[in-house]
Amino acid sequence: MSETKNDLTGRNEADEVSKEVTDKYSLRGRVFNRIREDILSGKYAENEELKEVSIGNELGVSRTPVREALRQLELEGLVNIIPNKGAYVHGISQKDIHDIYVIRSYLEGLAARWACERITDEEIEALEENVYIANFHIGKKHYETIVELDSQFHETIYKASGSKILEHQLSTYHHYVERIRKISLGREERAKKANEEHAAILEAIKSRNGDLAEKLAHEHIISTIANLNKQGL
Amino acid sequence: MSETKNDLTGRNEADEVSKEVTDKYSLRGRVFNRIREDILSGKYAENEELKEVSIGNELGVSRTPVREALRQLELEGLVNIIPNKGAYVHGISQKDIHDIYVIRSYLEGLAARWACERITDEEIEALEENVYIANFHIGKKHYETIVELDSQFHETIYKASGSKILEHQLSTYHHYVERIRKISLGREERAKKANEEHAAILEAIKSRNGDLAEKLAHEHIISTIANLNKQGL
DNA sequence: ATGTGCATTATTGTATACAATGATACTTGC
DNA sequence: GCAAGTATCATTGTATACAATAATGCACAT
Repeated sequence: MSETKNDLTGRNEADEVSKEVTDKYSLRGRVFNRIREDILSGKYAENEELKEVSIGNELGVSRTPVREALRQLELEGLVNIIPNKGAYVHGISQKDIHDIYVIRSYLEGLAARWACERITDEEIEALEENVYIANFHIGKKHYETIVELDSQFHETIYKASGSKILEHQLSTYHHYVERIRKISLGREERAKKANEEHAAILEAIKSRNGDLAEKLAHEHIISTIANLNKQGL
Repeated sequence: MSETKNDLTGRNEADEVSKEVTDKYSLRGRVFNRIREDILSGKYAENEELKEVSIGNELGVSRTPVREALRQLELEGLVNIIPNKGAYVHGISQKDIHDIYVIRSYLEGLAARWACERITDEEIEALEENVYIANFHIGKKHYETIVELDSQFHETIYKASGSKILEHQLSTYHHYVERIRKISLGREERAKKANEEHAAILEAIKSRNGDLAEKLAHEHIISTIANLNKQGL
């Protein structure tokens, strides 16, 4: 059956974004990323059974890396494993995405607050550069780059928060909604507004105003939610 | 070398609390819980290397379940895996615990807010019973039970929030700080105050006052942090 | 004495083999 | 015909075998 396979022996599309925990250059890591993307992108149907051998064949690897990947995905909540029975897709629903945004609105606020106390000069410069360059690409409608810069802006703040725990959690959520973010930032109007909000957050952080930074970062996500609703998501 | 082993063939101590994602009755699940407890309880030193065969021998299982468990722990952030090199303990520091409490203070607030909208009558009853019974056991100084009831109270609210995502996250954090919670609730004064706060949160939820419920739940955790500081943690 | 190169060992990465469990379908008795 | 029991198959769970990589230590040259 498994003919039109995409072999994972080389280093292919799974390489893109993902500044992830899981390494990309082991079979397991690549299988993990691959299945995750496939679940997040909706390639698998909800509750679809993920059989170890099938996926293994499809990806040209044995059961072992697939098993390990599935076990990890279980922990991420993207896969539901029933012992001795099988692994089932447990994708994220519209409601889940909405929940994630609301949760993020709080945690991004906290990250910005903490960043006020612990951010380094280099990180501030990185953020300034980010906002400046993003402004350029928004004018040019380079949407791929805009999304990437948006990611970097947020990730930098996560790091600047000085909390491994918070950084890890926000990164995970950020990646969960990546598909949505691409759509959201695909509108010039939203991209522009988002960047202005970034600039405001940055100013608050630079002036070490924790209350304001938290409020602005929180509202930045709320504003994103509003935009998504407007786009019917 | 591995003589004083504790075999995982039977169902032993790993059974206790953990309403976890990972199932408890597969070798992998038990190995996972076991290593996790050992890391959280500080049995392993920070950065200690976790060798698959050693752990396997110690627990009387082969490398396979150990590997899978380690991969999952990596995702939970308790283990740091360097490809082709090894798995290293990445326990949670005092600061991590503090961070978790602050993060929880926000998310518990959100959970309480959402619970106002979605809680069922059965869940309300469960909470009422919980507060009532806890009051009894606090009088009797049954600290084991008190901790268990505290867990149940919070878990019930997580469920009542109606958000799988939030529930999952809060459960994980809740478990992370279990050791600390045991210490905290070990003081009658704190146990009593905590239960009063639970009662207040419950009342707010019953009256469907989202703002108040969020505020109280938030302050409940802040109050816990204050107590921990008082205990020098 | 010290540093480089190679052989050896230890350890992880992957694949496969075997065991156990659950699903399916067929047979048999009524 | 139909239900219960059973045999067969599919699939997961665990163990082991083999491959690849990194660590270690020793020999040898300088």
